[in-house]
Amino acid sequence: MHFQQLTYFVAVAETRHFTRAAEAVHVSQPSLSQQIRALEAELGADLFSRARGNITLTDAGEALLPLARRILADAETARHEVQELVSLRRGRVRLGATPSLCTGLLPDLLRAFHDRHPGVRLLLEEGGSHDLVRQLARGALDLALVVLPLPAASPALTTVELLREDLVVVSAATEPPPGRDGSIRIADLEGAPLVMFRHGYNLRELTLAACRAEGFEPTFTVEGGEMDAVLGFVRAGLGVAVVPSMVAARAGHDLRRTALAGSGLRRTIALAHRSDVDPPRAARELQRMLLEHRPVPG
Amino acid sequence: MHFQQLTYFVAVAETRHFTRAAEAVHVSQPSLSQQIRALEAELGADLFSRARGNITLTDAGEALLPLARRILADAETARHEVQELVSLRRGRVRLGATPSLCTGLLPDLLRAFHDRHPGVRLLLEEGGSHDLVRQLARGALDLALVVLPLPAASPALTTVELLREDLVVVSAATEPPPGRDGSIRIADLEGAPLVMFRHGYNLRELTLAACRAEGFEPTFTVEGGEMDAVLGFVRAGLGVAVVPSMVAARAGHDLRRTALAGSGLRRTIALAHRSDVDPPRAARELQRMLLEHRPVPG
DNA sequence: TGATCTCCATAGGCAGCACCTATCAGTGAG
DNA sequence: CTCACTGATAGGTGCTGCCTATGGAGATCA
Repeated sequence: MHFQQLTYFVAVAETRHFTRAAEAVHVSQPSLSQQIRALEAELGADLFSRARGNITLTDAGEALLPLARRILADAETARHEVQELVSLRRGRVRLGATPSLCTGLLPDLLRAFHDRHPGVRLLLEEGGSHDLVRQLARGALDLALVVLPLPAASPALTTVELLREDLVVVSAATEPPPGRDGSIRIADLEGAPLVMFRHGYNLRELTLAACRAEGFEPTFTVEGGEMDAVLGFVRAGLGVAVVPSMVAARAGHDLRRTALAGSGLRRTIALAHRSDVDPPRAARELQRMLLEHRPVPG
Repeated sequence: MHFQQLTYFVAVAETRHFTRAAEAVHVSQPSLSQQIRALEAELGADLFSRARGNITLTDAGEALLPLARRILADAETARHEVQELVSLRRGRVRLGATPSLCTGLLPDLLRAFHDRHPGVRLLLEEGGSHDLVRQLARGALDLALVVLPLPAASPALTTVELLREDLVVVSAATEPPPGRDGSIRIADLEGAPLVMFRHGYNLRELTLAACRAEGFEPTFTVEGGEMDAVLGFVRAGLGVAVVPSMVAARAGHDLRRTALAGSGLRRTIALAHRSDVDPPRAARELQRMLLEHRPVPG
């Protein structure tokens, strides 16, 4: 049984005429006759009674017709469905990102993506880099925005470096500015009241490591919050915090932003996906847009 | 898109393995790979991500899989349905017959047919020969048992003579026997009280024509009934009636049967169907059984 | 690290078949 | 009777699906 044969069969059933059916399906009449014969032979029953000028379906033909129509419709649907995925009129991207990236980088990007491909669903998984890497490996995510270096031994993940972001110190605008001359050194943080993120934040590890490299343990007034909470505590004058510059830029005028002097402190943000399978079409498109619109790199 | 390709696709989706899928569908692995490639090319999207030892469906593959399964299932159903019709495990016979044949010939035949092909529905249309011929021509009947000669100019009907049946006179067992020496002539019916069928019965025309050929008009005590009613009136002693011998034989012991002397009166029963289309398989089978089990012809 | 295995892709050859054009055969109308 | 119409048949051709043989890229293990 071939799709062609079913197409021809339906055409004859609808026109009740071999020659006109052949024209309708753009094939010569002998070819169509032959294929109908072949289908009849395979099924072991005549499908049409070929009365001169009065072609009618036999009972076997009557039984076949609705199924043939449905099969052809399903095939058409299949083509259409796949086409919609390919053309990004439909689809899904499962994107993971660390909390700081969710507030900093993503909103504009996802907005732009959604405007361009409104039919594609965006599923965002907010989590620590460790979790995200595991989810990627399990196939639960298509793409993740992570902070390098990756925590775990990455199981066959490909990472594309996206941008290097300076970390800055934020403090309440109502408090005297920390440091000197509008800039601050890591060493100046010794003894300073710090508002620190919860365990699991990559920023926490990064800041701690920097302080320890300078030979001191930082002092925390409050610790344990998420990004928004930390900024709130800083606004309230509880202390200063080390945050990505992109986050600081969005934090509003009641927060002062002080650059870290010298080599400063940076973090590298990368896009990760499994190496062994290509991400779906929609995820590749998101990746492409991310790389294209990437904020000033370096 | 070919059924083969969908079969291969489903096999790979189920085994997650090209080589094993190829074994499952009894084809060489390169052929299977090639067909999957062809399908992917036609649809314009990869269906599998071919990670070493970890074949998975892409989103396009996921979209296609349920449709592919349904298409294959429908194709299987189509084969099965047609096969059931062919093997007479299912089907339909639309059979027409005159009322006298419905009571005389059909019950045993239909019983035998149903016993042999219990899945075939029997649709019986009881009517006059004229109606039956029209229904046949319209395609509303597959087969009809009619009395020859056919009334209307038969529009391309094929008739197969089935049997010639004597007509006999039935009378109430409680009444004195008509005629002489256990037989009766048509002429003896002159002035005799006759119970006559309604208009449209072929038997009515036959009997009337026979009487007129003898030069008299028969006398009716009651007229207008169907077969059962006529026999009932005869039983009640209202008169005698001319009926087919087959009907008379089944009428019970309270009815006397008297043969018509001389050339007698006969009618020819035939099986009719359209000449331009073959009847459905089930109808042909019924026709075959009818000819095979036909009661003593002639 | 190199040998081996596994597994999918590629290459080349063959055969089947779907398609074509040309023609035949049966039917109905003028 | 002749012609037009319609479906079936015949013969030839090119596409393609199948095969076997082989390549090449991970895994696995000594």
